[in-house]
Amino acid sequence: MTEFSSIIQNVSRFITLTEEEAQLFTSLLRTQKVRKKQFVVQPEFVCQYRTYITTGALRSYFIGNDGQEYTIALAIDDWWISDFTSYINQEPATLFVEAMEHSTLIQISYQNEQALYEKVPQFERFFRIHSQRGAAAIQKRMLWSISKTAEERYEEMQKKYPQFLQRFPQYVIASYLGMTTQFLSRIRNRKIKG
Amino acid sequence: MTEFSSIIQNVSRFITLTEEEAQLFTSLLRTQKVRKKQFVVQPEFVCQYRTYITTGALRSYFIGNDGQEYTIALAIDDWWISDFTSYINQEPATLFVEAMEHSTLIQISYQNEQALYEKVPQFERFFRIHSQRGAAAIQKRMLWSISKTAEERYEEMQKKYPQFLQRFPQYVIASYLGMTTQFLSRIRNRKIKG
DNA sequence: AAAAAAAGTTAATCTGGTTTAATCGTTTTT
DNA sequence: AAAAACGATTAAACCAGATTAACTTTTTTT
Repeated sequence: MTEFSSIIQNVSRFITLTEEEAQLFTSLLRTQKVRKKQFVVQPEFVCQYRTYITTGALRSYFIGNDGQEYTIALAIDDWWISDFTSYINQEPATLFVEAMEHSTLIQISYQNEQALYEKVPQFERFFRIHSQRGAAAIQKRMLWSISKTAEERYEEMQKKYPQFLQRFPQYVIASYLGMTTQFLSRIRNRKIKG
Repeated sequence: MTEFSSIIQNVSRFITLTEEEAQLFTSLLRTQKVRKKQFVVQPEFVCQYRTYITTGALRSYFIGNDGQEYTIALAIDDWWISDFTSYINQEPATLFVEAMEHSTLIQISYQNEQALYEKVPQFERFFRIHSQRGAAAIQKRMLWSISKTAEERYEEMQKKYPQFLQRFPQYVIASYLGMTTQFLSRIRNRKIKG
């Protein structure tokens, strides 16, 4: 039972590791504590790490030319988050990744990830499956962001991720759902009154 | 110079294959000709193949509860297309994948892909990188679909994928860009007149 | 080559969601 | 404990893009 037990469990959903492999893996990781409102990734800087959340809550968002915030992803305990585009291409980020709570993170650097592939090739599989699922999730999200009304999107979130509604402030939820805080507020009110 | 030379080249952007490995790979593929308007994937049926387009043009789309078509992806020569969610989870598809031109395809079945991973583990890497890039592309697309106006989206497409504008009919372009054909028509006209 | 079907255009009307703005909690900072 | 900053609510005015509908052009079928 170490600080890494939860990430090992997360990885073990898709691949099986020997004791030595697991040790090799964790030797390439670093843990990080971040305080609420701290940034893990910022535009212009290259995203150096894949980030796994041991405990806490983070979000990624970008700021459009209009100055508006667009929340891309929400993530809590046992989820991964990054600006993957920046990370995989090792190019400057376009997103912010911000802690919404004091959080404990586990990170792997791009360099160490490449080394990991050499030493424990199984991780090619892990990150393949991980990326495939990520791609599927983003696509599903895009699908409903274009085909559903604001109210339907909110209902879907209530049903599918009720924890998120409690853990993130409403302006973040609104921005994740692609609507203004004012409109979200109206929907919530409409629903209470019937 | 075989029917498979273009897919081998495509794969070789990310991994290096020996002659034997390449042969093993192609032995697990099948080629397929489809006529315009034919479906390669249909809702309710499990998507059996990853599809690479040797020559031709396809699109994937789904039909919302409102009966509207939402185009998810456009793909031409040397691109991959599928309902990846259905394929990777081997669950019923939600998308149509339809040929927009007579096309020549190369496909790998789910079974054969699993066998390929055993025999040529490098493909774990190929499909990892492939999925990562796919995820990044979908995310980029979602980003601009939520943060740009209809006119900006059209301009971006003109700049980035001018070939697509010539190869796909306008109702497909409009649906890909998330607007009605009427509105796309208005934009095009507005731009010609200045 | 005619008929039918599919794709594209134009314009008036309408609407889901934004903008603006004012008010009222509720945290955070000092 | 006061002040400041932040977050949430409410309501009126507004707008980007949808809807409806009538028409033209192009493609496909017979």
